[in-house]
Amino acid sequence: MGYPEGHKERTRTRIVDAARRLWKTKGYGGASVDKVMEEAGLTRGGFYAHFKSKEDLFEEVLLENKVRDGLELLKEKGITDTKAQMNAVIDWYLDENHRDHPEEGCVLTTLSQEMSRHRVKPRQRLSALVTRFGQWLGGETKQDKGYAALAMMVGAVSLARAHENPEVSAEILKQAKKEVKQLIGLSGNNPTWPD
Amino acid sequence: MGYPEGHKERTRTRIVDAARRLWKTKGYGGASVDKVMEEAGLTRGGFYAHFKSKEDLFEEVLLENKVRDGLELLKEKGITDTKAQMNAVIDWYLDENHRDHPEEGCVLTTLSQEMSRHRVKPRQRLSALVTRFGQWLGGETKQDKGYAALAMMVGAVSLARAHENPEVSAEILKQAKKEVKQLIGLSGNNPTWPD
DNA sequence: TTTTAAATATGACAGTTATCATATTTAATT
DNA sequence: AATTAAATATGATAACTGTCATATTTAAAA
Repeated sequence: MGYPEGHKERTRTRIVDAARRLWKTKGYGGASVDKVMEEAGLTRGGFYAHFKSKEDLFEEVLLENKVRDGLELLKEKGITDTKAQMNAVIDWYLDENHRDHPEEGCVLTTLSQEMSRHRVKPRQRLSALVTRFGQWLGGETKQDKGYAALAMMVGAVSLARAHENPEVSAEILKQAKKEVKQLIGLSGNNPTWPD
Repeated sequence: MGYPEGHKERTRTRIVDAARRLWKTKGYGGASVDKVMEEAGLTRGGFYAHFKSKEDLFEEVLLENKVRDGLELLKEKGITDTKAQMNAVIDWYLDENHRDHPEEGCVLTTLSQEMSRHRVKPRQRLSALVTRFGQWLGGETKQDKGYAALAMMVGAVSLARAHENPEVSAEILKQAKKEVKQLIGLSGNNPTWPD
């Protein structure tokens, strides 16, 4: 009775996706509940029928794991070699397209610096992403370099976004891509990231 | 007549220092003009006698260059060897004390991710810091690794601050310290950062 | 001690924020 | 077509924001 089956579920998903896009671009404080709802094509009224608070929605936003999702696509394309997968992930991560489109990018590059100011729950979500990503990157070498590699990737995208000079910005990404691959023991094969 | 010679200058400096401490800890949006003035021991009234706007003060805050200042101290202590200086800077940067005290730390670790959302002037200030720091780090190797090294340093401190697990946090710093030194061609000598 | 201009404080503004109570809309069921 | 409970919209609140006009305080100069 009332709205069709699964309507609320779909609406909820739309809100989460809208918040993700906005907050990955403008930061958590950069988009209010009103703006998130507008981005989702709704008004502020319904928000609290879906979430207990703004911070509650933030927690859910941080469940996204772009690398996990990307790996699924790579496997479907038949790319099962771990080194090839890493190469693809790094090529995607340290690319100018990723730099220029934070709304579709990794949460670590936009939100990690403000996480220390957030509540426990959201921090736990982001910490889980860091741990899994870092361990995956370091898994091959067995030399404890995964977090160092991840740090270089996150730092490079952050600095490349911040820098006003396009040439320096590109240079930052270029250096990082080369050195990260070197670090975790990859040579020069270049499979493509799936779309 | 009125207040003593140089009073306003000193007050202005106090405001800039207060803003720096707060914004390096809570981000630019995390502390209002009121809070900045309170941190400086004043009230909001006098603010606009010192600065045209909040963003104007932000620009001035970003003039700080911890590495330049630190190098001055190192030189005074007679440490003139570039490799020794780099070792000292890296040891200070990737330390748990730096991680735990952003208010006294490098602006890149707290503010770089939000710079793309700011006006041109503040971005130029931060860009200048990135360029100089990166070039200095890469200057020795002549192999274009300076930005990669800086990216790892900034990323590592950001992720170490974000992570809820103290052991993982420490591991991130440890790995990065080792790999950054490796990257720019430093062995294991450890001079100390001056206070 | 009085005067005075410079420096800071008080009070107020319009706009935004997270949140919620209440009203309205929706379409499956009757 | 009428009913109805679920889903969304409207309107409002108190707190906070950047900014500024006006009032008050300061201590050097008279």
